[in-house]
Amino acid sequence: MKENPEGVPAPLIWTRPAPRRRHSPLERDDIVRAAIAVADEGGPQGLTMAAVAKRLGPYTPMALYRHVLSKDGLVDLMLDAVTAEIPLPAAPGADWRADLHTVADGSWAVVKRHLWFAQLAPTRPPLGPHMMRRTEFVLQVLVGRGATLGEAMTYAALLDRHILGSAQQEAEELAMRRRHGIHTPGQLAAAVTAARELAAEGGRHPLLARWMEAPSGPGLDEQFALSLGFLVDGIAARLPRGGPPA
Amino acid sequence: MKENPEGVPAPLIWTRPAPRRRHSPLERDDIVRAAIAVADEGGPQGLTMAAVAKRLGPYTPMALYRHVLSKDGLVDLMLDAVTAEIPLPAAPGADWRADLHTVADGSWAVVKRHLWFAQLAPTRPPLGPHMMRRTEFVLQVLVGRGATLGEAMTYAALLDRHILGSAQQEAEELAMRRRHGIHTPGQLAAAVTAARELAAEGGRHPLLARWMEAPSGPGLDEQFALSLGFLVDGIAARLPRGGPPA
DNA sequence: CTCTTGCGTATACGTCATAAACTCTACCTG
DNA sequence: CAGGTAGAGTTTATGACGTATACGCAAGAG
Repeated sequence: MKENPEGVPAPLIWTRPAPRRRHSPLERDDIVRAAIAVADEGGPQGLTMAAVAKRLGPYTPMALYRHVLSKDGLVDLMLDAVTAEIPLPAAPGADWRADLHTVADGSWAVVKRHLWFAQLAPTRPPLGPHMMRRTEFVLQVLVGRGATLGEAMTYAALLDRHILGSAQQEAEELAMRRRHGIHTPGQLAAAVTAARELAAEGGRHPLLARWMEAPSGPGLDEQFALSLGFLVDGIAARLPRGGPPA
Repeated sequence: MKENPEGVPAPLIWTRPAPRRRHSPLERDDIVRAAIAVADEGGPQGLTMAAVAKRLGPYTPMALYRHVLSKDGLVDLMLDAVTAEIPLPAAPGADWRADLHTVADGSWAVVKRHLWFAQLAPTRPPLGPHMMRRTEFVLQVLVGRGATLGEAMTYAALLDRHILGSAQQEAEELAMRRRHGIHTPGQLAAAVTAARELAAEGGRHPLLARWMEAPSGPGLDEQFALSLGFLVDGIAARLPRGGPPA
């Protein structure tokens, strides 16, 4: 990610013509797949040009640049490839709530498989073809029920914030575990204990301390469904009654 | 941020005893203030030990380590310092919705002043004293209305996701502007046009293309208030009627 | 059979965080 | 007051990491 105090804007990979390729053993798709695997295992921290190259076999990091333009370009391709995994109906159906839930739940499932997504997505413009297709679908659903385009975009953004926010929370928990080394369960306990003591310190934060002592409440999946429901209910209340205007 | 494949967990600055200091011209608070100013101007990208040191005057980057332990430690201190800016009632009042709105709106206002907050917060554990105090307040409000501790924590997390998610969206827009150089408004227009053309390409995404052509809908502040309302309404529906159990 | 064209490599540079060793000085102790 | 000591800030060095550049090579086109 080049800083850009006064220069040329860093080119987006989407504005590049698709590379004219001969048979090459290395293909853009292979690279993106490998990069996704690397990030799945090592998180955004582990996502390194060198790591991706190594995973692909006997390649140097520089070989990747021929195919993905830059690391940001690679990330853009990864984000779009993951978005492509989200199942999407061909067209909006009769039940708009079901359509929204399909997209949201599908996104949530996919994003949970690739937790780095939530951490990288907010750093890049959402201009990949699959990302745009997904947004377009949500817009179709909402505009089809009578929302204005501006409202539909608002609701789409609000749902995405919720999805990515939830994933980020899960990602942070995983990162914390990784930070302390998954390898020594004793150290994880020690870290948790330290945090607990911080919270308990001085008797401030009694509720927080009690919760850290014995975390309770629904799991993240349930939390996700719960607030998704809140949001969809809220949207429903603003949609014109009885479907789209004639 | 050290990778930690098998070693000692990176120590948190909160577990460190407060440094016993003599008069030194350089104080932890000065450093944190300077770092916040640097990040306000340059975003997370611009937040560099060297940049902070330079802003402080005739100091070398290494001088900071004496006071803030590591860059992660500095970030933790920055996050907590910004959290301290959020106005918080001393105790929950009679109107729990108003209390939640106070915290949420106050957080939103503060976070908008420091957009990097939304990008850095999800990468660090929320264990600073002011962060914990803020969470404790929200828990008090909700438990005071009859929520279980687990429910209260769920709702608190859900509200925070919304706040940080909204801020991240605004941060991304700013970052995009920065990427293309604020300095040349022509280039911003060019970038927007490029994105527009991507969306319009091939007649897929007609709605998205139309929106990018002429963005409409409420501003982010209104969007924030809107979905905050959705969420608080949802919470209200789950709270036991008529206040806390006797 | 050359000539172009694109692929992978080798090398090098700039930016960053940060470890290690050093210096200086203010204060404390005997 | 001599001498030690514990910070404070500096210097220097190291190791990731992204990526610019220049090169050699092979495969298809004429």
